[in-house]
Amino acid sequence: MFPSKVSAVLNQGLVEDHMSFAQISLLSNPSFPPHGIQQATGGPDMGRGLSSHLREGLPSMLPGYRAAPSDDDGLGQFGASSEQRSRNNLWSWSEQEGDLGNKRSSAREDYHNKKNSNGSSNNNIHRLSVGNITMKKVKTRKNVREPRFCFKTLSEVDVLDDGYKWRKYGQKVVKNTQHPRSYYRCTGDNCRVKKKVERLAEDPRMVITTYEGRHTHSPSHDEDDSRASDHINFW
DNA sequence: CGACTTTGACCTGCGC
DNA sequence: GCGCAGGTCAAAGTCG
Repeated sequence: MFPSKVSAVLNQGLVEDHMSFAQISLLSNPSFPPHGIQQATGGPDMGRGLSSHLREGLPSMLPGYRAAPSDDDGLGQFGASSEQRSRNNLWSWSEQEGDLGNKRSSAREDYHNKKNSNGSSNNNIHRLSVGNITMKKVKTRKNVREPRFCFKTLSEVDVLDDGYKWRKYGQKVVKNTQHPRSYYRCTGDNCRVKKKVERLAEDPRMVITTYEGRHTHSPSHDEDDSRASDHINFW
C-alpha cells in the first residue's frame, strides 16, 4: 500500500538537458511496508495515491493526448524562464527535434530491426549485405522527438506507480553517480513509453524519474484516484 | 509456466 | 580512429 499520508510538493524548476522539472516530495508513512520496493516494481497497489496525481500532471501519459506544439525552434518552453514556465503550466514538455537520445534509440531500433527481421519493409532503412554480415544505412529519418519530462521525488522507493505497468529492461551505472540508473518500458501493447529512474547523487533520497513518449492506452488502474487525492497537496 | 528482474555484452554517438 | 558513456538487448535466474 502506498503511504496513507502523503504530502506531495510539486515545485517547478529547471532541469538539465532542456527537460522540465517538477519536484515531488513524498513524506512516507512509517507504516510503509518494507517490501514497498517490490510492490513498486510489480504490484498494482503501490503508489496509487501518487498515481492519480501523476496522471493529472502527466497529460501526455494518457492516450490521445497531444502535447502542445512548441512555439519556437524546438526548444519550446524550455527556452523560457522558469518563472514563465511556472506561470504557464505545471508540467512542461520537451518535444525537440533531433534529440540525441531519440537518435540513439532510433539507431538502436534500426539495429534491432536489422537483427530481428528477414527483410522488413522499413522504408527508412537501406540494408547492405556483405558476406553474412548485414549492414544497414539509415536514410534521412524524420527526427521526431518523443515528449520527455522528468521530476524529482523524495521517496523511499525507486519506482513510483503512475498507473501504468512497467517492465525493467536495463540498469546502468552512470558516471559520477553512486546509484545505478534503471530503465523501464511500458508493458502496454504497442506502447513505447520508457522511463528512467535514478537517485540523485547529492541526495540519495531523491529519485529522478524521466518519462519519454506517450502512452497509447489507459492506465492499468484508476479506481483509487479520488480517494488517494485527499492525501496529496500541491504547491 | 508466464511475467518479471538481473546483468554482461553489445551498439551508437560524441569528444578528443 | 579510438575510447568513453549512455542506452538497449537477451539469456539466465527468480518469483508468484
